[in-house]
Amino acid sequence: MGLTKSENFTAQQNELAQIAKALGHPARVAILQHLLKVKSCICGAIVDEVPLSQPTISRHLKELKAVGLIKGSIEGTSINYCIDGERWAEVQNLLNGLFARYEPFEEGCAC
Amino acid sequence: MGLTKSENFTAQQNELAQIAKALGHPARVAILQHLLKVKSCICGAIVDEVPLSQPTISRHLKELKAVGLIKGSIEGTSINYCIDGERWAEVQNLLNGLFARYEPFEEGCAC
DNA sequence: TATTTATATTGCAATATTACGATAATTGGT
DNA sequence: ACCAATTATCGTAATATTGCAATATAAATA
Repeated sequence: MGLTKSENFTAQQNELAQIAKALGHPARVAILQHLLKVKSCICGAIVDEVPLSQPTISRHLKELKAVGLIKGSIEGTSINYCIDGERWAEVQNLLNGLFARYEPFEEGCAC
Repeated sequence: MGLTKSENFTAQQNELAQIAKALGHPARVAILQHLLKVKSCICGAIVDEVPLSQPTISRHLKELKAVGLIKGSIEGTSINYCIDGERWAEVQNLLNGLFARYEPFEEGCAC
């Protein structure tokens, strides 16, 4: 089927999953890491950094934009990309909210 | 093509992506949240909690096991599932390592 | 207006994912 | 050995994702 039954889950579960999905490709991780490293808006030098074709990079950028992790603004004939700091913190909190909830239990575990 | 060119990326980028991918489905998020909530090994009551068929749940559990986030041990005719605490912390650090790297830059951003 | 540069979109092919019914495998109990 | 309970696997169908070539779009410049 390939069709996720998202209507069965909460909005939070769906959002978390959607964000994780966006992070779920090494090219998109690489793009984010690059944006973090250069610490500035970059004018589309991503194609030179990530070993994929320009159309493919463009697609990945679109997906990262769709979940709000990055934003881009037109700068002449090229485009400035950068991390969306506000959304970035939001997502960090969302993920941390999941991971911080874990507590080991005293009785031990057979697993 | 549908075939990720993972050979083009670093081991860390691929691992991060793989973990994120495992988190990238609401059913798997729901399963993890349930395991966090009950704070104990559960004997496969997941099928009653998550509105999907038993075979589908089984597949999702398999994927979560594959990236090490959960583990299961046979308990009679059923199976105990729980979060793998060690791996959980590891993944938390990996994700936080990505998100903590962000610093807003002074010059501002046209985006 | 034509040209160059940079990015997005389209179209297509191949692989991956999701879901479920049917069935198998495993264990415990009778 | 047989049966019930629980989980895993198989088979199949439908949709999603990935990647690139070709093309379109948009902006600056000659």
